[in-house]
Amino acid sequence: MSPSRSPSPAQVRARAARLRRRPTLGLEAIVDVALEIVDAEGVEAVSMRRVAAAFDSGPASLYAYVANKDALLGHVLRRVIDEMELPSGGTWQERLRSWAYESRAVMARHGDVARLTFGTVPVTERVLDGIETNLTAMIEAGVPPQVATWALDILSLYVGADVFEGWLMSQRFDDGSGRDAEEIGSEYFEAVQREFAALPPERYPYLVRHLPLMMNGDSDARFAFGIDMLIAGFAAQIPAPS
Amino acid sequence: MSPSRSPSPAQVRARAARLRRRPTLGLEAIVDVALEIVDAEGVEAVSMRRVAAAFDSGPASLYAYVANKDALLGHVLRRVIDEMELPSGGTWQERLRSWAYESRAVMARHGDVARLTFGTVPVTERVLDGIETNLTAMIEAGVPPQVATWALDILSLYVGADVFEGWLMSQRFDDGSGRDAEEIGSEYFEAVQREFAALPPERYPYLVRHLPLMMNGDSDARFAFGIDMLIAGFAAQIPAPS
DNA sequence: TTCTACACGCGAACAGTGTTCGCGTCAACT
DNA sequence: AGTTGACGCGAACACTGTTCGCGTGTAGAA
Repeated sequence: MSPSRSPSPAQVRARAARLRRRPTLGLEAIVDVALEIVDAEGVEAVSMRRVAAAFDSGPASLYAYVANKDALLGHVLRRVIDEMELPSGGTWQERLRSWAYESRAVMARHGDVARLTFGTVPVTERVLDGIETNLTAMIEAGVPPQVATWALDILSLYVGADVFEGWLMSQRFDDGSGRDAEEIGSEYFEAVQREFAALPPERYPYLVRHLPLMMNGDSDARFAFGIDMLIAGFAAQIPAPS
Repeated sequence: MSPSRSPSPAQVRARAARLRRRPTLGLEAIVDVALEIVDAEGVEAVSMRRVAAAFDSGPASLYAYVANKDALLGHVLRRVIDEMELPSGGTWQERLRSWAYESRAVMARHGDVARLTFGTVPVTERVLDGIETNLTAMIEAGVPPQVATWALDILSLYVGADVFEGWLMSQRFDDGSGRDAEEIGSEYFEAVQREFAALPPERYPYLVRHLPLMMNGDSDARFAFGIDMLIAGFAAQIPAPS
């Protein structure tokens, strides 16, 4: 065979070099790269080309390990979920609460992975264990099973939505320039505040009066409050002991 | 001016015909088309080319009326929001509840518009009125203002997340073939049920025992339950009269 | 009636996207 | 030494959002 016509000698050399450098393309390595991109720029920034580029390769290479982009993102979500530590001990309320906090903290570390939790959550062992612990704690404390299962559903939904919304907010305060996100944030809040303050107070008395409360940016407190509301609601469903 | 070189006579005729047919491209007409696509296939199916095609035109034409795709989708969301009817009268609980139900019903009519409510909600008059009515009812009933504002935030988040998730679920049951969505749905549930039933009961006793409850597909009941939990939680925040 | 402005419409192009096909190459086994 | 098979991936297809700048049709001025 002649010294290669289509692939130039330079290409051949580059190929050999790359094969030595990278630890041979594989599912875990691919997910690593995708997760790095999600952490830094979010789910929408992940593209097959970009992930493949980390291996000095083209997008086609990935399809040997991953069915399609959705499947890749599914693996990313699985990876993140398996970072969560499960609660144990304590009352069912404490267990539910720390489970919610832990989920939120872990997801918040990884950009907008939370967006992927809508619709389907991969059923890993960790997920099953999480469900089982919480179900156990609740049912043994007298929470009706139907309430307990709904409770887990609703809490997950709320946690995911909160983290996702938080990420979207934070994005809005970064896109501007190189300035501090905090600074841009408060500037934005002031602008909105002015706009709302210009509303006719006779038509929107409560809204105008309690404006500062609405602009209160403490998202941690709001999240905690929401969780407490739900847990209180669940607790009220325990039938009185006869 | 020779008889047109680049544009062929056919093109010229087509152009004239189209100008007569469509009521001259405009923001409202564009939003109409986009909303139709969202209703039928979802937000992701909206593309500038496809919207423009409804006017027998190219994507560039839209940018005279809309800054970009996000802005277009923002207008779509505004349109949907302004379909909602506001509650009045009744206790604050009733008002909150019917507001949540109405929001859910309206958004559920329009594919996955709910997805657009994350991050930013357009501040229309209707939105302001909705906030004001609910704030009024709650605060006058003794709910602390901070609780009242958070309550509205959290309820909106929950409603949006629920509708969005519901749409994603429904999508999963349509994509298969031409069969009834209901049928595919129950088939899917049975498959999942079998998978879960195969779990070791000694490790997942509660999960396995209460499986039917988890698979319970009645999403309306679950939504109602969630709303009730939150409202009950809010109510518990009313300080005892001294 | 003729000419001139000007707003509006949009064709073409750019740089990206997910996914598939099928060719090449290399490693290990016979 | 020869063959086989797995793996990698270049190139192409059909799409995407967005911008530039060139017509064109209409309305007003002369």
